[in-house]
Amino acid sequence: MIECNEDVKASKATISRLPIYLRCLRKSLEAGEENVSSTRLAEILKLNPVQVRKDLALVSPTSGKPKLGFATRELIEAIEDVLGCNNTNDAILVGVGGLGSTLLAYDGFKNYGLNIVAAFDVNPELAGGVINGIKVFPMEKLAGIVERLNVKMGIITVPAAFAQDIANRLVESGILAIWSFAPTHLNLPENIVVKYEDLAASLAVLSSKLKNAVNPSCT
Amino acid sequence: MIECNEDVKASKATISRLPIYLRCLRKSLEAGEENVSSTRLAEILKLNPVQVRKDLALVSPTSGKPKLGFATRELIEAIEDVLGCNNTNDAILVGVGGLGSTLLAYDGFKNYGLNIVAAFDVNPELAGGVINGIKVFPMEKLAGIVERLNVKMGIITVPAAFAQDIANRLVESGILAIWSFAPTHLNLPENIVVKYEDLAASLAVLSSKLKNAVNPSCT
DNA sequence: CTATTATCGATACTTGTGTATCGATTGGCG
DNA sequence: CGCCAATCGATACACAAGTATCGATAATAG
Repeated sequence: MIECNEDVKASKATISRLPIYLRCLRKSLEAGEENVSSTRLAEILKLNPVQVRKDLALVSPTSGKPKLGFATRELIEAIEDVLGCNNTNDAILVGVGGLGSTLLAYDGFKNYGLNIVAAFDVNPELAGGVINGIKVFPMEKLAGIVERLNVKMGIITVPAAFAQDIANRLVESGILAIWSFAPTHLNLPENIVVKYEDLAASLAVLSSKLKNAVNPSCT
Repeated sequence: MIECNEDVKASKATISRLPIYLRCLRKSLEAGEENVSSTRLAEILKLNPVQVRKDLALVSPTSGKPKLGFATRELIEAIEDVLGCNNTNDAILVGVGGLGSTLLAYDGFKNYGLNIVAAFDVNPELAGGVINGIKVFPMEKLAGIVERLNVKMGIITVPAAFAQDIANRLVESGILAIWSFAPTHLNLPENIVVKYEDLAASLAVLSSKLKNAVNPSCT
């Protein structure tokens, strides 16, 4: 069912940088740069050149050429391949509130291999609606649609209080990976993979950086 | 101007876990648990108990008691203190689109010390509006308001194409920390701290986890 | 055609983060 | 009143991630 083009074993840190490289490379290509060096990429993204080179070496099938760097086009395809291979692509979203609608309306996910195929909400008034081409269904249809479309990834954008309940229903329906935007911890079976999008955590890190920048004595 | 209650030197990883502990502790307290052990916390959050203990040891003024653990109330205050101390609190937001409005409408940030005091948008139709008690101003007012209110943190929720321009204006106005939700890299002076909220990166990590769960051979 | 130099990949090293283990402490139970 | 068990803090260890250095390579300029 699931095929994998390459046996890429990249660290979590590397993987989270790939989309960043990808964006930058696409820009470079548009600007007509047929080749790009790790040094150059690092300069733009304010990263360590060695780190960039190591990351690229992991995903690039062909090695970079001295003095020139990597072929931009080839590198883009290589990263897309890895991200595409990683992706089990289709996802459903539960909770068509402010955040949910925003995510549905955002077209950028396609560039990274995510495809939201259906949305759900408890509010029956929302059901039947269409956002950005994605239909909104009542919760009752969840299990059926997940099974029929063989979707493995669920996105949770409901208030924290309902997140656990929704997560349970997703798991029951056969979902294997959950991307949760609800600020709460979910209690789930071992085999389910979860990624929390924790804005509070991000904020804490930023605040602490700011503090250190403004008032370094406090470190 | 900026005071710091404690000389807490916690790693980035630890700091990003503090809000998670905080949420969990508040729940525990509501449930009437006056004391909580690191073992218990770890169990709930599926973390390593030693890791939790180390994190707590960094922020807690009083040491935990054997057999009992930490005083829930005290611990909550301690974490709030650290996060509060770190926070330079006030922020402005630029880009009152889907995501921007969602963030404005979200009350949860207050629990972590963030206070959005004003919003801005290029669209003059939005200017003059009020979302969740926060006024929306036209871009022209940016510099004046930032200076007058002495705001140091800016949140960018505009499309990627405009993000760099907005970031420049924020910096010119005196902003020191930028929390960017635009999927693009920003080119900024050394002294400005930036945190990217990169959904694509999160997604990549989740996808790769899912892939490994479904098809471990591919590792 | 040769010298120069930007870039690569490989190796070794450093730092950060997470984990395992230990003896010490103290509340609860027999 | 003394034992047991849970928990703590500290130390030491292990692994992940980032960084520095070096020789090799190939495009370019003279």
